[in-house]
Amino acid sequence: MTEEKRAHRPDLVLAGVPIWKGFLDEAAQRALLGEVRQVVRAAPMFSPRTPGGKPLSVQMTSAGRYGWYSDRQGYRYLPHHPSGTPWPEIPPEALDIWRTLFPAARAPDCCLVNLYRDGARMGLHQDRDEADFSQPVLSISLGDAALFRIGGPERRGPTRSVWLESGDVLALTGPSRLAFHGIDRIRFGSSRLLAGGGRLNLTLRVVD
DNA sequence: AAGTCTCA
DNA sequence: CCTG
Repeated sequence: MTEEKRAHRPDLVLAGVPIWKGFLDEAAQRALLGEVRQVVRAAPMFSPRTPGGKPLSVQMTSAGRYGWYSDRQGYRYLPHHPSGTPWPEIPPEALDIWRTLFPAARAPDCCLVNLYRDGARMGLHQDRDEADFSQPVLSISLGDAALFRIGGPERRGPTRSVWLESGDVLALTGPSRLAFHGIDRIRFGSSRLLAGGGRLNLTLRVVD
């Protein structure tokens, strides 16, 4: 982690979303990546489907008390990996970032891990499967750059875009907690953090 | 329903 | 080709 005072002043606020560019230096990124590999070892990535049966282009897994899941039954949080094994612990390096940026928030009980390989995207959506919208959602980017799009609390409405790079952190918090957001494009191979390319995104949140 | 396609 |  870089200097603590940076943590309290985002480098950029886009549509109410605070963004800390380069919050994690390369050493911190590698340390966190090592912890994420442990998570994936214990809870392998899977490919969720929309309730309509269409596969998402991202692969995902989770850590913590809950993990996000979707299939024809709908979007929800599960207390176990779909294989039945428990979700592993939330990476301590990610918890540190949460505590630094949101010392007054409740402890996160889920760390969703999304893997974007070449061509993966995430359509505009809200994070609204949690019980308490007063708690932030914290996003950490690792690996290839991604074009992030952020709008307002309603699906129709203007959006802004920003490239997120490895080590960047942002938060959906306060008035932007229910903002529609998504990933339009991955600049595949733009980072050498992940062997073979791709982007990992960690999102910490309070589920219940 | 977090997808995907089309068009201007 | 890119953006919305």
